[in-house]
Amino acid sequence: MNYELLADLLYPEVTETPAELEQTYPPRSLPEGAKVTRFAPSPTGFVHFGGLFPTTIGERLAHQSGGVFYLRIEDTDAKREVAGAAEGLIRTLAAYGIRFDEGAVLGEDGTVCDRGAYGPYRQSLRGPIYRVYAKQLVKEGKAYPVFTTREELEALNAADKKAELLARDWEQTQDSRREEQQRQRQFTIEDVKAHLQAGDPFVLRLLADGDPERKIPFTDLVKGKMEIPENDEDFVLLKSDGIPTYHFAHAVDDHLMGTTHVIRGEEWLPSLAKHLMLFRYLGFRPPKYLHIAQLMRLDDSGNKKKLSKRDMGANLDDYSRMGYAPACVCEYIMTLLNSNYEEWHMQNPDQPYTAFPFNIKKMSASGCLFDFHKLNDVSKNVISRMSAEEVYTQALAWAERYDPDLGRLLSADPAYAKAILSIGRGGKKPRKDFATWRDVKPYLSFFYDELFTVEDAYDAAFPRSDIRRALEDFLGSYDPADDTTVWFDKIKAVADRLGYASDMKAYKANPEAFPGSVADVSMFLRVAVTGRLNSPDMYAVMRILGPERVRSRIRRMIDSL
RNA sequence: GGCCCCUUAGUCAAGCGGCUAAGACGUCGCCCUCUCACGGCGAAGGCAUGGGUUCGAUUCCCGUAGGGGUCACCA
Repeated sequence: MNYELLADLLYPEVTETPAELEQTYPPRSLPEGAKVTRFAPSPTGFVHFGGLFPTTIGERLAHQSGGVFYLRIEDTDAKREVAGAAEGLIRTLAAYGIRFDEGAVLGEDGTVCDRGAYGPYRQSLRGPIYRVYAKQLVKEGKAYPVFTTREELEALNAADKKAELLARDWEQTQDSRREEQQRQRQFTIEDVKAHLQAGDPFVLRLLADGDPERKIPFTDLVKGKMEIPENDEDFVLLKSDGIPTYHFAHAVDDHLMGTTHVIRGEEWLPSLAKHLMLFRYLGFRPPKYLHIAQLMRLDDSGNKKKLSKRDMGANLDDYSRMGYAPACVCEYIMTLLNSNYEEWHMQNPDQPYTAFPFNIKKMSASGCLFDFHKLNDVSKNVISRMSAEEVYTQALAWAERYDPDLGRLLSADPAYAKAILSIGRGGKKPRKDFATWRDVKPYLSFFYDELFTVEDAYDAAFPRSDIRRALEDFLGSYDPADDTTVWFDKIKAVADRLGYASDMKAYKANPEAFPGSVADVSMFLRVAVTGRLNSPDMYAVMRILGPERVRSRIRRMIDSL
């Protein structure tokens, strides 16, 4: 077989050689040990929550080492591509504070364009580049064309599907596949010419020289040492539309773009032998790999399952909708990625997570289950450390998008809203009321007359007359100018006059001796003023509500009793 | 079904041949306290299993089981 001739027949338009092409993409000049990583999503929808793992790892590794982190769009499957997905992807990532040094970016007109010297960063734009290497492989007898009609192909796939259902036929299917492969390898230049003449489409397949009986030793940076069987499958390099498969694009792009570390899900492990083979055929030095375990969820029967697209919580945008601040989600991810992160963070509470020395060695080889409890806890901690100003800004931004009514209330009187959000904030033991911005509304609704309702009822054990007397008594002595001590002394006095215990210690020592305590008197007030049995500190609440609201709410309660 | 990966409490996990097997979340109890929240203290709960190797295995090796992934002109 004259491979030179075959190559020219298949790709007459390709005149450039790989060597010439390489000159266009010189090695990056980076400091010693700098890592080059990328996030390479396919624009088929939203950003998957699980996608945040490799993204965060890649970003950390690159930026911690003085390297480069870039975004590459893997739009090689026109059938699955969703219009506008790439743009959405970039926006979501930006909202999560993921900073790319180069790659696909959003232009001023809102469409995707490239920034950086190693592009194009969209695979659909790299056709000529892939063809240069494809032609080279053909020249070297390492790849060959297969002319197959669409119908033949579908028949083949149908057989596969059946074999999957009836696993016992699998071996047979494999045998016929190998026979088919052998048959396809047999062709003449004349065959090719005839097909080309007829305008038949073809795919380019790699001529695999592997033997699955032999194992390749391989070291993954997360999984450690392993052995993988060699590849013997003549897998497709270029599809009949001339666009590369993931495998081929991965090898060419990551080589040309100088990727040093490839971080991807462990679902790629089975095809690793293909990639290693490709790098060898092309004379490329393979990158280092980190195959990370999938994020799991629990299915109905209690088994772990891969968190898939349809599952609740799979779409990163869902978290914004649920009111989770990106910073909280990022912190949660960090706790999962590096188990010593929390410890570090407790010692460095004021440092951003980017100051944490992220370490590959601390990563777990096994997959973890998503846990909302933990996310909420991390989230409460993050928000409790924010200033009232920051909480206000973020809560307002969320409300304006997802709860316009709340948004209007918050923006109507910023000072009032911030005063509410300041209760119990700051200091060593801040309140932790919010895990999400959605929690804000129920927390502060009673501060707004528009939202105020009496939600909780008094315990029937207390005579209405006692409650009435206590409320009236309080109104009689209430002075908004009182400081917290005087204010509380007055409540104690109300309790005394009612025959309730004003000293909690005495009351607890002998609860039978009193009809109630100052705690109950406070509760009478609390329900009247906030409409609830529970609320933040009543003194602070009354200060913020102001004497007008306080008095009118108490009077209204008295009238209703 | 073949191949590959994984396996310490409900969850996330330290551990890397000798420990009463850390810690965090969750759960429960107590304390603090005008309620809630915060905070403090405490409790329950774990090395999947069978063989080796070794004076000694959670830790090393082999098998078994369980879980996950993959087997496209999808990524």
